[in-house]
Amino acid sequence: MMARTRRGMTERHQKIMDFIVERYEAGFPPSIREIGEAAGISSTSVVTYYLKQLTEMNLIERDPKFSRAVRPTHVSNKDVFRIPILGPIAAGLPILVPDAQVAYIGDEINGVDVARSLLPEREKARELFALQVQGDSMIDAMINDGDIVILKRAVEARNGEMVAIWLPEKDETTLKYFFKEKNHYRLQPANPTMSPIFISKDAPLEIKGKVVMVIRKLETTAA
Amino acid sequence: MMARTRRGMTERHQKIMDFIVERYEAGFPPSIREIGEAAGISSTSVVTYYLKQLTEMNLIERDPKFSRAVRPTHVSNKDVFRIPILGPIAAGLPILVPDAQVAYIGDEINGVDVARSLLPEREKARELFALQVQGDSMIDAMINDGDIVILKRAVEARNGEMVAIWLPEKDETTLKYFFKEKNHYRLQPANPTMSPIFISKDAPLEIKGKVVMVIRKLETTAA
DNA sequence: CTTGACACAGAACGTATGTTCGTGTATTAT
DNA sequence: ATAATACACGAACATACGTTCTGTGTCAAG
Repeated sequence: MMARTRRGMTERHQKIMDFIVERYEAGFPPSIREIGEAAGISSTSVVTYYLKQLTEMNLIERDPKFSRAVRPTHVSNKDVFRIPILGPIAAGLPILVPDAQVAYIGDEINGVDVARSLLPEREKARELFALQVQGDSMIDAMINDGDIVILKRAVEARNGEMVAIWLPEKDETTLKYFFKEKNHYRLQPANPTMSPIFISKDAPLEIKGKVVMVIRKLETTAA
Repeated sequence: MMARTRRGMTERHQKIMDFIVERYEAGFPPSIREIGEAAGISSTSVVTYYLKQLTEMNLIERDPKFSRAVRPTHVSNKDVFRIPILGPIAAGLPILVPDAQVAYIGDEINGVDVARSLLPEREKARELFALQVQGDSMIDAMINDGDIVILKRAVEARNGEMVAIWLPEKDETTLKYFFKEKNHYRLQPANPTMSPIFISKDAPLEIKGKVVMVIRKLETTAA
């Protein structure tokens, strides 16, 4: 029956959290009994027990004045993903990639909101991060100074995907379409007027992520 | 006490709708009694009475299985703007600009959802439209085949803004940074390695809109 | 004047909902 | 061994909630 190791998230905590998030994002927060049913708990008191813990862990908020008044603290507004901007990206800089499991409770310092409908499938929020392009070094990827690049954590890629690559031999970060060919990797610039570069399969090459989206915001003075 | 003119919205309908929208967007739909209190109605049966009408008017949806299960039908998801994609944009094509007041109720045939936080200020949804880039003719604007360009209706621009311009003499649509200088307009490509073009102030030049945002979606195969 | 649709109030009823309390059982610490 | 702790169940209870039924006043049509 697995005791809780000490202040950790058990499977039940997780199940309850997931259900609350799902229902909250759907617009209708659940009742105690609905949570119990979803998590396979027969007694409402056990749900209350877990809800109290989740509240203390600061993962949910409740309002005792209303029924069904429970919501995840991290406010992942239903239709929008807030993707954290982890730092700059430039040819001369290595890429900051988050560790496997960054706490998703983490206070979002800086982020972009992206409509979920724009994201492929049901991406895990955990897998996505954003970098802001610094300088003109990405112009061969048709990416401008100030653009925001949204990436998905990945260490390998399939042919035709645009990836962020760190080339240790050149001390260089680059964004290119990736193709694995007979004896080499072909890294193709997005700009069709530019030529690909070829990297030997023996040479070091670190894929840091797949490019999912590029967002460019232009300034317009108030009309 | 003002009779209902016949299938219209009275002040009470409006108050109730507003309250439901407010609460739904806040994440906690209201109970019958809460609606009553907000609308100054003393009897729950009267609230039910109005809720039934609003349901028939197709303004709200209810689920009798759950309490507080009421939501506005029109789902004006507060965090997201749906911007209609009106058609393609390419160097050889004129731009389709919507007339001053296109009905925003219009069934959204095709559109992009954009988080409101990404848009400058509180843009009027009416003023924005999107075009999808066709072909490689916009590469000097660092814009790719398939990119989505979000524009704001405009017929003039200030220096430094990126605008969509129709050049009648060349039969050409172009996206350039706009600068009005002594004797000419300077149209500067976004790509810093490319040279500006100059247009005489006497030559015809139609500004069709200001570029507000560019969105590039990349395909990634399922992990 | 009567009729009926409309807008509203109040009460009653059954179920939903959240809280609390008593109990039991492993596991861990002393 | 004993006590404390974490986890779980079920019952009981007061209140919240949605539905339904009865009644009242207004207004326009007949």
